[in-house]
Amino acid sequence: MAYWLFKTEPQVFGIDDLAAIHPKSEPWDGIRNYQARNLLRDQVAEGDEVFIYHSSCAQVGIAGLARVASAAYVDPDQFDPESKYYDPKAEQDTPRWYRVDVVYQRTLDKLIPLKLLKQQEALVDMVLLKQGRLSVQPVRQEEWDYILTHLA
DNA sequence: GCCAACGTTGGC
DNA sequence: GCCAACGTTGGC
Repeated sequence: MAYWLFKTEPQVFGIDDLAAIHPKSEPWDGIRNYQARNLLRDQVAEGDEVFIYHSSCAQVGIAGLARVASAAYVDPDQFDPESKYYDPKAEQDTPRWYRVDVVYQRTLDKLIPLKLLKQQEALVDMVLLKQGRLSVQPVRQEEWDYILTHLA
């Protein structure tokens, strides 16, 4: 079992939206970055645990927990000219983009701010702090445990 | 294959 | 809204 951090803009779809549809799962769509795509397609597995991270908003940080509810599958939006995620270069037999489904697990009592994460000596190697722009990123077991034990 | 131009992400 | 980081595109 592995741990991940998924970014989302809460004004578009945040932890509250995920909670509202629980116990239904939500397709985590719109991943259009190759590094994130490769992680999704090749490494994210059903049952993995996920930090839901709110970005581009007033309160930036880890807002809650979710669980991966499906292995990666082809994101149909890439073939839909009406979709904002349409990719004219994607072919049916050689899809470019994938997505997984996630299901709500819980909302943290208090969002863990990015600022607080940055202050932790134990977290200096977190992908989030080293490579800010990746929208699907691995979290090491010890980072996961540290965050939930000391910061949540 | 290099690299400049350009576009996007995302914190502030 | 600004700007740094960085991914992608396209000319050569």
